[in-house]
Amino acid sequence: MAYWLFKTEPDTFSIDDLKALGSQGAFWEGVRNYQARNFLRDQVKLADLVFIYHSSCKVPAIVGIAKVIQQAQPDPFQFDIQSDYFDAKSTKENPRWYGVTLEYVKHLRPITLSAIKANLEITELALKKAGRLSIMPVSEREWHVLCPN
DNA sequence: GCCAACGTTGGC
DNA sequence: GCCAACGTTGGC
Repeated sequence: MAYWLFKTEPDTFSIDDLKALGSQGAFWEGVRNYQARNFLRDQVKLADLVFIYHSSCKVPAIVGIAKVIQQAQPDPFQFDIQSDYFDAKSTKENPRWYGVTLEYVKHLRPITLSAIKANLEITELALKKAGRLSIMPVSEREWHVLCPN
């Protein structure tokens, strides 16, 4: 089992929105970055655990945990000409973009970006560098540093 | 709202 | 295939 961190803008889709969907979970659509896509398509597996991180908001922070309940599927919005996520270069035979489905697990007391940056135990997490990656791996060790239970 | 960092696009 | 221009992300 692997660990991940997914970013979301809470004004668009927050952990509370995820919680409200209950056991049906939420399809994580709209990832349009190749590195993030590769993680989603190739490495994110059923039952992996995911930190939900709120970005572009007052206090950027890890706010809770979700789990993967369905592995990668083509993101249907890439075929929807009405959607902001439409991609004219993607075909059904060879889709470019994928998403997974997440189910809410629990809230955490927010682990703020400033606390993560200040934590000397955290050295690998891509969030620490000024990266803009929206899906990133978290090592098992660093997961447990951030979330001791 | 500003702007630095970085990914993507497109001309050559 | 290089790289400048451009667009987007996301912290502050």
